[in-house]
Amino acid sequence: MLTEQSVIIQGTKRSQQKAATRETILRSARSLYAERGIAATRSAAVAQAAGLAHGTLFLHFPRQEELLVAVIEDFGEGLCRRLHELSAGGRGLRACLEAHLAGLREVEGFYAALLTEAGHLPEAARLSLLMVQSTLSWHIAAAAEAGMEAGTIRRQPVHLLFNTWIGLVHHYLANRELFAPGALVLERRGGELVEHYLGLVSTGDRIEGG
Amino acid sequence: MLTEQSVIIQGTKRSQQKAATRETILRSARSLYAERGIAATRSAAVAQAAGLAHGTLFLHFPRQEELLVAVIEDFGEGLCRRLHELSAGGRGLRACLEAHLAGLREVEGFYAALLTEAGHLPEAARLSLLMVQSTLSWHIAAAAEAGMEAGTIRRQPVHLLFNTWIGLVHHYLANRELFAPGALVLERRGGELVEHYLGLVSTGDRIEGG
Amino acid sequence: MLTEQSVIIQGTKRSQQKAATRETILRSARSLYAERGIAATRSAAVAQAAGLAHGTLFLHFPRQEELLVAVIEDFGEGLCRRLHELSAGGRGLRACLEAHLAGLREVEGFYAALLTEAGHLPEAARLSLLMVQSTLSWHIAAAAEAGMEAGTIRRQPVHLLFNTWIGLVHHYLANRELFAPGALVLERRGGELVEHYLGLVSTGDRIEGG
Amino acid sequence: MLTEQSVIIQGTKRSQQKAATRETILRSARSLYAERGIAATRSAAVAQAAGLAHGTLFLHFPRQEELLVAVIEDFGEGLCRRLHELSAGGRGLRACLEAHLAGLREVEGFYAALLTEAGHLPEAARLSLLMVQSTLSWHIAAAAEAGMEAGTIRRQPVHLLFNTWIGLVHHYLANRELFAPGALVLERRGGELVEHYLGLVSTGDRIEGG
DNA sequence: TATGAATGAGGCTTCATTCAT
DNA sequence: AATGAATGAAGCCTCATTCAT
Repeated sequence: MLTEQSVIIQGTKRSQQKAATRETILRSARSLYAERGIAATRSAAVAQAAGLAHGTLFLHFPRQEELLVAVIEDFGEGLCRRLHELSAGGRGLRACLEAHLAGLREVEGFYAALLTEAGHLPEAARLSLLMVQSTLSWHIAAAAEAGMEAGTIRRQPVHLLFNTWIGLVHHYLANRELFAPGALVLERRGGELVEHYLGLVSTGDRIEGG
Repeated sequence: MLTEQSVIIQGTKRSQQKAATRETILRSARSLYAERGIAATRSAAVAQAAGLAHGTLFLHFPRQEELLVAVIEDFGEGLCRRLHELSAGGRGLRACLEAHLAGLREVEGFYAALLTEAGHLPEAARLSLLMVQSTLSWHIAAAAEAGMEAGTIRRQPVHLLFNTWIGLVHHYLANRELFAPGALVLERRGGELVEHYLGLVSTGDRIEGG
Repeated sequence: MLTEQSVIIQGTKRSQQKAATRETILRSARSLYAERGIAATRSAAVAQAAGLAHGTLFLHFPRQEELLVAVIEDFGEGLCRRLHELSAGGRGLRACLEAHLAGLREVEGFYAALLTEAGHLPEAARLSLLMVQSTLSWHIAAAAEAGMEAGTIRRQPVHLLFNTWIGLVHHYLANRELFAPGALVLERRGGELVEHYLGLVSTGDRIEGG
Repeated sequence: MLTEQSVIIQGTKRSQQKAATRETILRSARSLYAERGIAATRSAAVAQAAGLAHGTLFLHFPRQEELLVAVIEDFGEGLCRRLHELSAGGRGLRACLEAHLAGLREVEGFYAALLTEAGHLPEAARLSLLMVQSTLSWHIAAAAEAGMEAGTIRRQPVHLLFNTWIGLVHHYLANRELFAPGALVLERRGGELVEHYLGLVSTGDRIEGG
């Protein structure tokens, strides 16, 4: 006979189990997206990678697109939170850029896939990317404006400053096989990118510490 | 009865005809790739756009990939030649950048499609992009080094200088719906990009003319 | 610790509970069958309508067909009983027809679904329909023969008499959206059908009262 | 070398071939619909019955529904034409009824399936049935009114007269396994139905010849 | 060479049924 | 007895490629 408590516990176990399966699916999908590209990833492959029956996928994500959106949102939220955390301490532009690279480093593969395919993906995918970039943009803008006040950053339109950095990073991500064959490009080239970029946007005055 | 000569002539006619059909197919394919994306373009749509039977396509390009490669190579060669032509006159960095944008402007749609999808396309696609970038790189490097000699361009590693520019341009191309909705982004934003970039890489000295 | 008595009580409670659940399922299923058609009704929808977990259904009806058969038999028995009750009082043909329509009126939706889909349903479905029609047939035959004796009904083979009535009623049921859009067709058209049918089978002599 | 004429001939051959395949599909589908019911017929079964690859079906009928509609329209047109032809000669009600049965006899199986499932079929299916019934209705109404003028048919609303006949015939079709096991019910019972129905609607005066 | 009908492997999705809790 | 997550067979449809004409 089930006591109320046991019902609750059992209910909890069930939801936990379901949530765990959902996580497994998300992880498998993200990994396959990173590996083979988003559009080229078959739902059957995701199921197999997750160790589930094909049909089980559709219990959790009735349409393939919903899975993609869930992966992206999951990823976007995580990345934004990470960016906030990482940027929280540092006040300088350098700290921001390094936080950005640190945040991306952990999800390099998937982020690169997203970047590359966003154009042909559902609205939600693009919105999620935009959200990430807005978050980043906010931190960079603040740091850059402070730098301009302080005289360490050359005065210039902030959006161009931002797009130059984003473009540079994305270019390296999109061509990561070229810039760091068989390795993580941000690991290998990140320092170089930060230095170069700071060199470009700084005044000669080396006052800044971040 | 066919004389030897008529065979030759007919053969020639045939080759001409075949070459013409091939061109038609390439043009149609490129246009569709630009419009809908490469992966999303169906062979049947290409045939229809070219005014040919579906099967005829496979007479000229037995595998879909061969068509794609042909389009890309054709495009790459054309663009490189154009970049050479456009860069020939101007010696300064500004001239190089403007030549780059001018060259891209004519093929913006397809180039953007190539950029965004290259990661999941056959080797040839990436090679072709590389070839284009090498060509450009050669011109930019020359101009940049001259500028550094002359003291108008700040001293810095040329490959980073180059990748910064490429990254900036590609970022705008990849997000052209965002930066110039319903319009050609290089037309609308090109000038701004050149000015900003030159501002970044220049010394304060405004000696240069290009 | 369970005493023997408590086991019995609990066992009884359980059976009661089980029977109650079974009733709930039957009611929900019948309602959905009537609403959307039998073949188009999903087992999951029945469970949801009954406020039960999907799996619980299969505890009571291991195969979907068993549920269907149970619904049909339940329905058939109920309808036959009702027809008997309704016919009990009236002795004339008119009373029979009106009792028939009255009996059907209460279950119009499901009866129409059964009619339209019986051909592709298990044997039991057809048998159940037959049973209903036999019941009706018995009453009508009795009334008709009495009418023929009395000279109010034209002499003719009883089975044809009966099938003409059944065919007429079923035709209106099968096309109830056409004959009474958004309403109950027997409510709207029943009177007309009875009058017309009686007109057809009667002699001119208007002696009868029912 | 293809002359213009040969092209035309070849073109003709091709269209003939395509039309022939289409016919094969329609025939196979109609036969399976009649045999197993419309909703229960799988596209793969139709393809197999037609001796074609599964995919070929979708070349001719991109959606399953389009195949169904084509079968129904094909059938409806044929039946209406047949009704017109058959009714053309005879002027009496008897001739009309017999023409109706004759027309149906050839397509009994499919017509019965259509009747039974029309309620859950796409709009087009119901429209097609309506069209057939309208055609029939027109002929019957004309004959019935003439009969009423002539005093051979009892005066009564024509739509009820018509629906009584339709209901009777449909009832026999829907239960053809019951009324004529393993045989064509209209063949076996048609005469009886006509006589009975005429008996019901006629005045006693046996003047009429049709 | 050109045509376009035919092919069939492969993808997504549904849903009755099972099973661990 | 009840739950609901998981299963997997089966259905529909797409599209690159082949082939007879």
